[in-house]
Amino acid sequence: MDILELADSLKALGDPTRLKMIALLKLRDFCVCELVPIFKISQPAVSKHVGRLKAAGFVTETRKGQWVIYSLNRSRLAEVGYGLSQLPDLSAEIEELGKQGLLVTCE
Amino acid sequence: MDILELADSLKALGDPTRLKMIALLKLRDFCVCELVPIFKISQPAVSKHVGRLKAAGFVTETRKGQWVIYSLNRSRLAEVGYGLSQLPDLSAEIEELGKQGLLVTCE
DNA sequence: ACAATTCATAACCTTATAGTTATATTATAC
DNA sequence: GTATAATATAACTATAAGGTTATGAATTGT
Repeated sequence: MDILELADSLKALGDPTRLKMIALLKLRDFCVCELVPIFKISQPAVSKHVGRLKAAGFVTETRKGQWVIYSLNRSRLAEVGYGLSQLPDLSAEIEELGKQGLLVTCE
Repeated sequence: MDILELADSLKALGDPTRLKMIALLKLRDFCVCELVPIFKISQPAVSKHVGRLKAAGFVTETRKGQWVIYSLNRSRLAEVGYGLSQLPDLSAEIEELGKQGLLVTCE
């Protein structure tokens, strides 16, 4: 995973409300109307948060009648954890900058 | 690690510039004046980013003469990775909300 | 003492974010 | 078809975030 995508994923997780949603979804699936009283924010606010988690691939939604059920995508979560532990090796990029004389050395 | 602290840590990592700084610091230490030409942003902007990484515990700084050298705190990075893989179990909190009748069930 | 260098802080601007209320959309029930 | 319920979208507001330039503080060297 490249740095841009990883940063975007981490930003999606880097909000207390959304991170708690992820923790909840580890227990079981939730619909929006269940999340509203838990977080004590408006229903549109909940929708926006789960929407962002969905856009980042952390949750999937399935409609069940009038409800929309959100489920955790555990593999995506694991993938981000792995990505964080295996950040890209930037040696080549640094070396390239050095060759172009764009690298300052402070000594 | 509780959710608030973890969310804050992830937010610190959830920016392309800062995440790339972390990746660079895996290779070796860097001073601010080395980072400026790499990121092509102003020196104060670099200072703010490393300051934020330091506040979140991901880097340490040591003054070397007129330079300030930043080093990666690898254990802190590992700690956040672990925290993400072991999110708090919210079963008790959910149960408590249920007892208080604050839990909606959609069925 | 003074000039030069590195870095941090302050003040400011622009955009993104997280919340709100109001409204539209989708599905169920009568 | 109409009413009700759940969700999403739109429009708006306040605050946070990331950038800039200008300036202050710390260190080195003459």
